[in-house]
Amino acid sequence: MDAPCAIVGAMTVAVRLPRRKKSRTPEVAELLAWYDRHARALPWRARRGERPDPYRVWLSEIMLQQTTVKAVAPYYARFLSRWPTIDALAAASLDDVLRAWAGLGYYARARNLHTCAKVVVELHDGQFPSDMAALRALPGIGDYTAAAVAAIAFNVPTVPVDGNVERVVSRLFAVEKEFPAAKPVIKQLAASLLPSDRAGDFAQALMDLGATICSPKRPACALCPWPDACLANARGNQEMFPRKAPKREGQLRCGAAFVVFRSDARVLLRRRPDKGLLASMMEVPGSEWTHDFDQSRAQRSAPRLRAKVQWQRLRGTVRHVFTHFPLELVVFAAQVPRATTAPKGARWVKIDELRDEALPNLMRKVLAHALDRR
DNA sequence: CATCCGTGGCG
DNA sequence: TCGCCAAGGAT
Repeated sequence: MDAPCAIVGAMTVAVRLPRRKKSRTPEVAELLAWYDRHARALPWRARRGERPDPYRVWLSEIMLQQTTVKAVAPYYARFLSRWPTIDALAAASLDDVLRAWAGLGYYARARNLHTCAKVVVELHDGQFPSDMAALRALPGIGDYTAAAVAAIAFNVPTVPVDGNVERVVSRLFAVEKEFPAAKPVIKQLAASLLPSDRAGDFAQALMDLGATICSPKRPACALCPWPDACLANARGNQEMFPRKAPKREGQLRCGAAFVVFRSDARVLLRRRPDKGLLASMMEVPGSEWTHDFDQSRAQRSAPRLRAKVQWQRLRGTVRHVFTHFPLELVVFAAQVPRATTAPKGARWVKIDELRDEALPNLMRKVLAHALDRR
């Protein structure tokens, strides 16, 4: 079989055409073998041979939606410690859950999490269903999470397609179609890889591959278990995938925030509406956030207080970036006497106890800004 | 299908 | 500094 090239000797090396890596069908066994060696040890993962706890799988999946492993880890530990079972979580108050979630973002997840726990307890006797359709019907569970829980917790043969899997698959098959139009194609391609067993390991292997090797930038293809199967790798244009249309950035919005200090070391807080941005979370009083905010009229939106209030405009601003727009707030501060009562819908909170409140990070920035300049 | 919904880290 | 984007879901 060897080519007869004894005559030329060293010349052969120089003359021989560069060996072209032939793209071939990805072998799932190679990925699973890689996973057996390199699986990340994550707090919510069952140890080898142990049955995964559907509650833990679900809790971690909700937290991990659009959120990094590092950010989730401490929250997951606190939640699991405080509410070790779905019954415990279902019995908690929504406000306790929101306070425990504060800082993690996407607060609708926390409310859906709480609702979902109660539904599972009431409708499913406290046991997560393994059926995809039943999972999909639960609040906060979409296509991805339903498939992830089914596969990881129950080994149901399905492939959850998240951002990692989309990236891996789009490179593997060099999917030229742009997002989000490419999503159905990628789902189909991902499903075509599904092995006949180890659905949970396969799902997590794909995600680990995407998270640690097949990264968005500078993927470590030399360490990939599928180097030859990957079309993008063969072409050397890995970073061209997945192809995404450029998204336009949101327009700057501005507004004012009002921090009222009462002389007994408390500040005035109120709860936001239960829908929309930062829903149900706490905030300091403030103006609307608009594109044409007029700073000279900012104090019109200050909270109405019995006491005569001298507002002081604090120097500097608080900047924050939401998913779809950047925000810049000017901050006003005032001191009021101990006897001052809170306006309707607001309450006084001890400065020392602010950390226990359901305050999104934006509001923590505002409070820190005011406390620094007190 | 498009938009809304947080936050932190990283190149 | 800044844009990108991370285990998406709801509307």
